[in-house]
Amino acid sequence: MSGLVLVIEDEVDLATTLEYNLRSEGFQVRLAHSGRQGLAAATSDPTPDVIVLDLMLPDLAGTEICRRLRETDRTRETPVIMCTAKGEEIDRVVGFEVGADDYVVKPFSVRELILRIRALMRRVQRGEGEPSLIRFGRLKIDRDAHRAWVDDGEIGLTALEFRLLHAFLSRRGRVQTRDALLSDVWGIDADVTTRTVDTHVKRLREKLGDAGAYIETLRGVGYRFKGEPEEAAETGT
Amino acid sequence: MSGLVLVIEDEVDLATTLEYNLRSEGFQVRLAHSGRQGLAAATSDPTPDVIVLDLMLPDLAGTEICRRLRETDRTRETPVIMCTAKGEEIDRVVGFEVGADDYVVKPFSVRELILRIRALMRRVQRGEGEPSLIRFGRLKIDRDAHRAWVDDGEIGLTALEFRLLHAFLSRRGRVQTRDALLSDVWGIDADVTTRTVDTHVKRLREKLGDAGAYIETLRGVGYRFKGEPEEAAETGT
DNA sequence: CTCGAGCGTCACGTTCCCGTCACCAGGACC
DNA sequence: GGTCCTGGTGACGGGAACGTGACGCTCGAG
Repeated sequence: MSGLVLVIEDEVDLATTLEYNLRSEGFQVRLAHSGRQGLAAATSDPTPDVIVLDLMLPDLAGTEICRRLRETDRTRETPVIMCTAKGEEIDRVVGFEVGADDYVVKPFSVRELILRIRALMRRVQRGEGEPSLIRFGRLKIDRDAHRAWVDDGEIGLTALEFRLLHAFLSRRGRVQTRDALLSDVWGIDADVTTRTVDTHVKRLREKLGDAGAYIETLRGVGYRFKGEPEEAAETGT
Repeated sequence: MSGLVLVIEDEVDLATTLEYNLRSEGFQVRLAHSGRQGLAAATSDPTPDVIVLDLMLPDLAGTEICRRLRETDRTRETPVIMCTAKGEEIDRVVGFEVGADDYVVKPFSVRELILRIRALMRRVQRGEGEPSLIRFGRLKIDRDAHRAWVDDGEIGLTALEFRLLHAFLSRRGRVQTRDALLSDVWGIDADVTTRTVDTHVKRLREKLGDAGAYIETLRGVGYRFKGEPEEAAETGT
């Protein structure tokens, strides 16, 4: 759920502050201190999910950067939030003349910026993207609706169990260490024992019933969700 | 989908911005910088399809303009979107008393405004006199009149409650986090705690009576309006 | 000026989810 | 077969999340 935010801002202090705050909100952050740097950073892997762009930069105007981002295939759809000083041609910035999706006026509150970043990310996630339905053998989950079924019977999962199942499903066939699961499902700053994973895997298996066999235990390594649905039936018998 | 949008807005910069952005979205645009101008522009040929109206104008209040538009045959059915400053008597603006069809809170994002304009145009194109009713099980709401019924009995909803219900209905079956609801219903810079959502969900449920059960709570995730009216009686899809 | 509607916030109670612990089962390796 | 060690399992306490009632504030109506 956490996304990558590119901050293009030449005032180092402000950039650092933003970096810190965004990270503590669970975002990944990439910094650029000039326009050219920013353009490069916008097109390097992985493509940022949102770009925060200062209007006043030493080398290139923010408006110019924004136009170029819109002319590049990779960044055409990437939401841009423009930071402007007060009373600065705000009106022309937002919208399609330049192509920024939103703006904040300096001095802005970090909280507000984060709200707007979140809103933009939600919109992108909603609009495009993979179908929210994931099917796998007898399993089916719907991310938008936050529901899960086994053999067309719905099972009630808690928020954590749902995230865990989703983590398994999206990495099926590959081993996941407990640490990896912890950082994926619980978050970076999880102050939680690795044994907690065991407990929740158990609970998940219980609720999945027979389909719980999709989750394999690899002693000394971690867990793995089966790569192919048939494997469960064949090995089971 | 093209259409003619009349923008009544005294801040020239903002008006120009809107004009530019609307044009680049394929709309035709007519500008008016005062209330009287606006009234004249609303009744000249061709009649606008949508009117964007600032609440604060130098000569006439936006509410007054809206009333007069509603008293004039030519513009009685024309959808009006009101632009209000934050915390400004939103309540009376929408609904019978003034008769605006929708509103945005300044500073609004142009994208949001365009989305709302499109929504209104779709509604008009669907058929002139036909009320835009959304039915769902025992529920029925009329977006034009901002009225709602349960089992053919009307329930009095406030502007906020109606927006909340509408947000639920238009995204039925999908989870909505409190943050998402806040930015959709309250506006993006609402300085409001997420618990406020809880309170209004409670009030909405109360007024809906039995039908309040359509709104499900997903602990740790958010709220979800039922996807199918009869889901209570189980039976998988 | 008074009143009430509408809305945001707070405090309290309850539910139930989650993290941890202790105990046990069953491989792995010798 | 014995021992160590990893992981399964059941139980339990704490606390987060939510529902709910009450209160105060603002603003317009009368």
